[in-house]
Amino acid sequence: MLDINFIRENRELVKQGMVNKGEKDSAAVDLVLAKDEEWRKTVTELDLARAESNKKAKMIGQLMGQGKKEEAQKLIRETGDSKDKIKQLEESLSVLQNERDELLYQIPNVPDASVPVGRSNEDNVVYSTWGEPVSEEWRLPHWDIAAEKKWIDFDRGSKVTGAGFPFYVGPMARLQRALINFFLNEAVEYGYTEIQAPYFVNEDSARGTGQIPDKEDMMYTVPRDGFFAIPTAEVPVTNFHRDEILSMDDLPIYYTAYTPCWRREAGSYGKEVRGLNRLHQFDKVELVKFVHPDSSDQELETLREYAESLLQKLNLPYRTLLMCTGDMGFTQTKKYDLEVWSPGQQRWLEVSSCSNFGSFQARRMQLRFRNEKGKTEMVHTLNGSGLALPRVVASILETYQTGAGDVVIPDVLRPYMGVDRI
RNA sequence: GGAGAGGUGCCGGAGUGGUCGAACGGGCUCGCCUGGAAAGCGAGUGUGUCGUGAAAACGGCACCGAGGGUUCGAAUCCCUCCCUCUCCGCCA
Repeated sequence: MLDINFIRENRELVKQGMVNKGEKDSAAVDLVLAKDEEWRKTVTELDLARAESNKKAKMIGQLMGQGKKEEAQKLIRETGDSKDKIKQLEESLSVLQNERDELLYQIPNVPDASVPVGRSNEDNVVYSTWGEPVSEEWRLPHWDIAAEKKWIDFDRGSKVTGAGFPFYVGPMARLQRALINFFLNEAVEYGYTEIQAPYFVNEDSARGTGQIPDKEDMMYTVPRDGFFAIPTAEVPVTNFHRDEILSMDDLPIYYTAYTPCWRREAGSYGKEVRGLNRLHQFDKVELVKFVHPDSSDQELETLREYAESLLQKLNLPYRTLLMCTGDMGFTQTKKYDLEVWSPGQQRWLEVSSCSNFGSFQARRMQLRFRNEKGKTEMVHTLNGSGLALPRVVASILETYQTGAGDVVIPDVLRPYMGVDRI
């Protein structure tokens, strides 16, 4: 969430950002400020009432100590009114606070000035492209290759769990493992600290990174225990430092984590979900950064460059999109998507999303650091995929297939696969 | 899952209804001392929020695992939940 003081001082900027992000209207901004005004008034009133009641209680204590029971009794009798008043004020304050926070949660992060204004994915800017997308007629989509070789078993996945939960068999299981190891090793070599995270999180964590209340429906739940299956490692890893005050020397902190990810993906259909294009369970290596506010812009660029370097090493053509305001999401200030070329489908597939959240997540999480002046300040958080597996697998199968039906293993994966073709 | 013991500041550890934001010790910071250091001595050392202020700062309120409750008054009493430790059970 945004800082209410920031909203107060930048009312128009926040409103404009909201409109640019495609919200129906920006009324929440005015409403939240009005509500906050009321809230602060009530806080002052309540604090005054409490101060008075504290004073009386202290006095009673003193009188009791001195054995002046009668005088104490007299004072006690006087406290009834202020007690009621305090109770009333507390109740209205808690109502006001809830209303204010609910509004505050509806206000998205303000897009960075460098983000193109636009409505939908059609307004995203192609930031760069790498490699030559191949497009020969004979190339099969990955689901045909996988079916032919019995590498991916969607039907048995449906039987055992449901649609979107495939089995990977033989060389394909090995390829998954190879990619995970490759991605983790690269990240660690770059300077990320490898971390193994829980696959379920509690409600506070889901709120901390913004899945709640915005994107609750995307997650699988474990109601009996109040857990959420993680939709991305971003959730547990970013919450790792929730409610902490870091030292400035700690920053920047880089983490990488491999986890499965679970997403309900309600409402998906057709070619969008064919094969490995969109699954309910998939594997991903995630990158998370905690940085000083002054450097988050630069950190986003190096994050993107790092993610791009993985596709370059795999020798997979890709393009990088700078997402426009309307397509970038609620919590981000700026976001790049990396899309790998799928020659069997003749389309681009998103394999990484690199985002800067500014202090938006940190504020929800109360994640701070002690700055140059010794004061606490919100850190900036960023994350990106490095990378998500299924579409990379799809692109590898389609890009590296030979006319003879085999698939050549990319050079960098051979040490992990033990063979040079499958 | 069952039985028991606990959760207090950066750490250890007091505090079982009143003047406790919290003794004492350690750590850390600053100062004195020193050629320099150690030891010693002195001072300081939480977070959030509201208000005043340009700021430094000052004042109020809240916070002793979380949330409720009792009371004029709660770290201290009661209830619920979470977590940690010990033993038993179960288990990869």
